[in-house]
Amino acid sequence: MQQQLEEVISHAIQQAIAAGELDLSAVPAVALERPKDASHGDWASTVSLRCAKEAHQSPRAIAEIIVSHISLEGIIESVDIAGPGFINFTLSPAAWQQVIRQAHEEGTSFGRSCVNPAHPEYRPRVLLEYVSANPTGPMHVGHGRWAALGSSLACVMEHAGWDVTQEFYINDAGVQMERFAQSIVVRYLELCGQDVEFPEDGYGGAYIGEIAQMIMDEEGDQWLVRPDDERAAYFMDYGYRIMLGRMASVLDRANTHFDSWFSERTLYVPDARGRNPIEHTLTVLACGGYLFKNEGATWFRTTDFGDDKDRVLVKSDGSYTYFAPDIAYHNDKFSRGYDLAINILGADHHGYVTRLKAACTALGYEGQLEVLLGQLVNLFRDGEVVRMSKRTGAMVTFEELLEEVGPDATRYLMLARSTDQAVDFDIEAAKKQDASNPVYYVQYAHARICSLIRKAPRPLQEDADLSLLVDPSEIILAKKISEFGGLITAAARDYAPFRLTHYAEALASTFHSFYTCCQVISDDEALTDARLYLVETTRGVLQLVLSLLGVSAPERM
RNA sequence: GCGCCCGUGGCUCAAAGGAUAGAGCAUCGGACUUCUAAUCCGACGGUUGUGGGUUCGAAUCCCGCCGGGCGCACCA
Repeated sequence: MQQQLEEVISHAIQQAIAAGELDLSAVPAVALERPKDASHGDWASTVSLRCAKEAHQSPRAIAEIIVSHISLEGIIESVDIAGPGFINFTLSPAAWQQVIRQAHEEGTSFGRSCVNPAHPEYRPRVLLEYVSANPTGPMHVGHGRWAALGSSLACVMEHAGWDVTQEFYINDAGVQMERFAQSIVVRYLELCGQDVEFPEDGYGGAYIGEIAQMIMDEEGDQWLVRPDDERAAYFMDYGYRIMLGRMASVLDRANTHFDSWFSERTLYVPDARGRNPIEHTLTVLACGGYLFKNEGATWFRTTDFGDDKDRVLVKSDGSYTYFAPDIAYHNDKFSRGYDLAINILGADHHGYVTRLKAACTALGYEGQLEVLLGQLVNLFRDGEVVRMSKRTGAMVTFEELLEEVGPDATRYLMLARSTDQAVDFDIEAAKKQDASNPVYYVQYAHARICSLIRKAPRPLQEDADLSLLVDPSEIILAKKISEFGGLITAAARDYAPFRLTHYAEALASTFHSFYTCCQVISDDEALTDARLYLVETTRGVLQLVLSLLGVSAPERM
């Protein structure tokens, strides 16, 4: 619909230029937008305001020239010039009927688009990496936000024409894994009745003790007398499997599903020539002249790329910093042929972004890494701050939050805010199943429609006469449905799935209004068919939006 | 000190540089003998933190302040 309008306008401008009425060297962008105020029509163009200077005429005069070349036909009902020079278009009822029919017929494909209109067949590949929580501890609620955001963004981008891969990077290679293993060992030894001191930098959470208990239950105290290194290796692997499995199941419950899990360990595995990917990546950087030695350490000159200081890759003791394998990991991502890599990180990692982008640029992938920084999640319970402390063990894990609040409300509330905005998540407020909780408002609209459809006197008539839908509340509902395509494009372009929550609420609201104004099932058979068609279409769009958000669409509430 | 993010009705948030800054919650007043009242309709509520600048036009872009969050490792 937008496209049709754009063509009409640019065609009119073209004619005006050809007729010598407009002094422009080229046809400018038509700058279509949807006016906030309904009295300004359905679409508005600001093109005459934008090109006034170049054309040396007043915006209103330009608008009048353009409008004189527009013929009223098809979906355009009327054109007006308003204010300083806006060109306002009002679409005909036929246009809205067309939208309703299209939305219904396209079903879950409604609103699909392509990334580049010039090449509609090409689906650029994007690797979306998110969560990537350490396997040494449970996920916190912040990870929950990235899980919701990442999986929803994946759906949205997929819908907007991207070929999306969702990946979880497992930090399973650093010294934290040894600390993790040692922590389990100590808890195990305690279970064996040994008096051992818990390591200062160990993991104090109760889950460590649980893992130790599981080993004890399965294998008894046989590990008491085994060699330290053998025991540590076994416990590390055992705990790792438990944590990873738990993580996957929690994410699954949160409706977050990864296509691949990338293990940091694989970056340490040598190839046929005895060199591992990290060494290989370091060589690439060295060949580019980006590395230097200082005081026994190998540095990456990230200041060449705007960083405020250079960064160590290989410490003076020969071990890698976290950064080194991470660069190798990103090199691996791009070597897999992705056009774009997106990382979702917490705002507490923003200092890391410059150097990571520097690395990608140095590796020859300038501009192909996009980092989404999400502000953090503050937990509350009845207005009281819940502190998240790993040390005291008093923190609320993502798993506990899901358990208490439920996946739908948790996901929805995590998604309902721009990533630039910190989320204040009140557990008690999230549990309320009333009007103050937007997720239920939207779901209720869906359930209400399902109830209507159950009560329908006969099945949906594909050829229902939609021209009977003339009530203002019906038109408003159709218009809201027509906004869906633009919403998807914008949400994908701005990496902003939170817009879907606003849309879902607006769509639910227009439906509820319509429901109050119009009796759907009545003695008028033709009108009933038309309204059921509208209602079923609305249901489909609601379900689609909710599925993109990863939230369920219940049939009864 | 430096860097990133945020300051919008009492509260939580919207608003590709566009027209009279919009929703929800809360408060107040209305609407169920009819398809789900987890709903609807209405009212109240604003100098967009502040001072400049850019232009036809600024909550939005630029600069300076004020206030809040986060980060500035040979940690991961």
